Amino acid sequence: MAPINKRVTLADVARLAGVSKQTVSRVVNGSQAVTGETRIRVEACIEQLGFRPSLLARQLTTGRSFTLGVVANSGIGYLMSGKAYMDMVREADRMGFSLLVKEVPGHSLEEVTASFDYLIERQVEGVIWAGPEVGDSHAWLDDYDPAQLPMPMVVVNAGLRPGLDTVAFDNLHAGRIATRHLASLGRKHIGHISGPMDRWVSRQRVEGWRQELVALGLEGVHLLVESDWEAGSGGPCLRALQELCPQLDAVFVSSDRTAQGVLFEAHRQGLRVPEDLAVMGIDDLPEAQYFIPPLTSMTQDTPHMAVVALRLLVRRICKLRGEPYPAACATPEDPSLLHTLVVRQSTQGGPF
Amino acid sequence: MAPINKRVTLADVARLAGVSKQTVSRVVNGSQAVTGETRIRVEACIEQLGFRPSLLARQLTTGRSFTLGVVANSGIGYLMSGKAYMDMVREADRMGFSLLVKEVPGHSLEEVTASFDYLIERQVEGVIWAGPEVGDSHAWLDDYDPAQLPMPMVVVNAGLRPGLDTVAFDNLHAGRIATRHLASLGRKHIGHISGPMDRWVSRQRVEGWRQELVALGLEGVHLLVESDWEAGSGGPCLRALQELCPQLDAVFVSSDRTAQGVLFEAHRQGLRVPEDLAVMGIDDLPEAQYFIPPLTSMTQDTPHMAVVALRLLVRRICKLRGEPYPAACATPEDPSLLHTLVVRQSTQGGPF
DNA sequence: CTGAAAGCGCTTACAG
DNA sequence: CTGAAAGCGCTTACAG
Repeated sequence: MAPINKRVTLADVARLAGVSKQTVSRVVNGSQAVTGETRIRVEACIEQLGFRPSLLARQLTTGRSFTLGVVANSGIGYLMSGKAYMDMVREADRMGFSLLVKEVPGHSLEEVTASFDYLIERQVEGVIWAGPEVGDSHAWLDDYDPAQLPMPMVVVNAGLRPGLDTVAFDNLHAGRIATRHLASLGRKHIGHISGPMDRWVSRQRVEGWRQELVALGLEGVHLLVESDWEAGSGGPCLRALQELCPQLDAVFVSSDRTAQGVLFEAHRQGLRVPEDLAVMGIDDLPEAQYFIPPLTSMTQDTPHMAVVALRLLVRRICKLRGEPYPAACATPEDPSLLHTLVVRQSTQGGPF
Repeated sequence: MAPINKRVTLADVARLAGVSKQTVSRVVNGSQAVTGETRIRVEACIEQLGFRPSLLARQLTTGRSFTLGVVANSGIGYLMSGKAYMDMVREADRMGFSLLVKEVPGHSLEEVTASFDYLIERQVEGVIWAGPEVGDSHAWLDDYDPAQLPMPMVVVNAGLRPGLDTVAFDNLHAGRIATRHLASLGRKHIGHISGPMDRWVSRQRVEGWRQELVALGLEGVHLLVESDWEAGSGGPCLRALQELCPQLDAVFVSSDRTAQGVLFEAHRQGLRVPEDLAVMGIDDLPEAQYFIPPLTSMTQDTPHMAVVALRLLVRRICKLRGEPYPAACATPEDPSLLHTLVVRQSTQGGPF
């Protein structure tokens, strides 16, 4: 490796090879318009000098940064799980882009604007808005004309807004499927432990649960308690539901972690799961099948969501520039993603 | 926001304000050498035009990128957990740096070199090598003279190498603490379910367990089984240990997830934990206190490790340039991090 | 305090 | 196939 502070430039290579800078440039960029002989000589000099082109310089001249901005909240980086993040990095790499992550501390217009300034200064070619929709966190979007943004943007896991590209799970659908499953087991008093109610995701799931109860002619739309999505709230939430309805025989929990807390509390109370109480979650964590008893859940492939958003963004960028799509995002994908039910002993019963 | 493809430049502002480009530059960079009057006029023009300086151009002239490279493996991005990653992004931001993540698919010298080329092309000012040490994944480091690298580098959670900055947990110490805890409860047959044995982290913990057994005069250094760190291997590993030693009365498990699988298997077998079998893990996941029974574990603050590594790297960069350290990394920190024991019912017993 | 000149390391037309 | 010129959007000395 070259010693510090001795960047080798195109000019150095050109001098050594006895050619002009743009000939070297052509070799580096694999242009056809170079004699085999010249190419070989230049390549030898590149090797000898350990030349590596400065992408900064290239980016300045071409006007492209090949960088994408990912904006995430400070709070919960659910999307930024190790796997989801590495999947995005890998996929972006395949399509020739780097990822730049920006954390936005809050949701005031000033903070949002500051984040955009940060990304614009760094010339990102597109933005993925990956912060969860909390309260009015996405309100600023309603006032923004997306066409006025200096670059394309894709919003992840938030409510749909006209004219805005959004990739999200159909959480209302998830709520309906979960509730239908519990009802299909003959349960009559199906409570719901929601996520934080200032979350779009949580409200959608609540709405799905409610709609399905109504559709099935079941009572119990008042059997709703709010969790913080952590395991610790499982116990208190279960007890709250039991107070609302002593005959409670099923709980649809909005996260596997909280469901684990519910199972813990049920065990403490000496309740049999699922005989006395059926429990199900959402997320299908890898550990869910080792809960006691193994947890019925719904898979939610957030890494896939992230990658779909990324591909959509690159499509938008290419379209804008009139360029062909990279192979990785050649075919359009459905921006509405579905959860899949995974039935285990916590609702279905049986040995394990 | 400015419409697409209409980047406003310094020159535009200068023209509108009727001053030279470097005056605008001075205003943007907060140089003192500008009359209040001029400054105000220029600022108005900046506002009016929506000017945002191009960091690319600035970086090219100043020779600085204010970007740090983070290299991670494709396999397990343990360091890249949502929280660890966001903590790094935030801390880097505070010190004025952006983070660029590069995934290295394998560990051949070619792949490592390609990753460095990638980072050098993008002019990162320093590198955090964050891939876990697996097999000979870090062997290339032994042949590298760190002084020859074009930028400073900090290695995370790997074995120490002379002349190389490394920030890591003292996993040997963790193994000793865990084993001592189980022995202190009077357990005589303390098995260990290790992580994958090609991992440096795993081998260190095994060594700590072994050393402590010897120090305490306990038998059982053969009671060793290897897991894949997932919950699924808990059952098979426990059964394997039981075959090796029917009197097995304690297991030190190298991850909470696998420990959950062990608890699951113990429950299946009708074993009482901890009366028949004491179980403890490492990681202290937030859910560990809701395992049945609540799991004794050891905290391991990986986000903190990541941040310590980041600060050390920035120190190295500043030192190299003869610049003062940012406040965030002004005081040196210990690169050797310790786990903390958290005792719960899975070893100590009692109600929950 | 302010400006004209040169340059950072590339690439893009345009000639030969 | 190859090269001389101009420029990307800034900043760094150097003059006034």
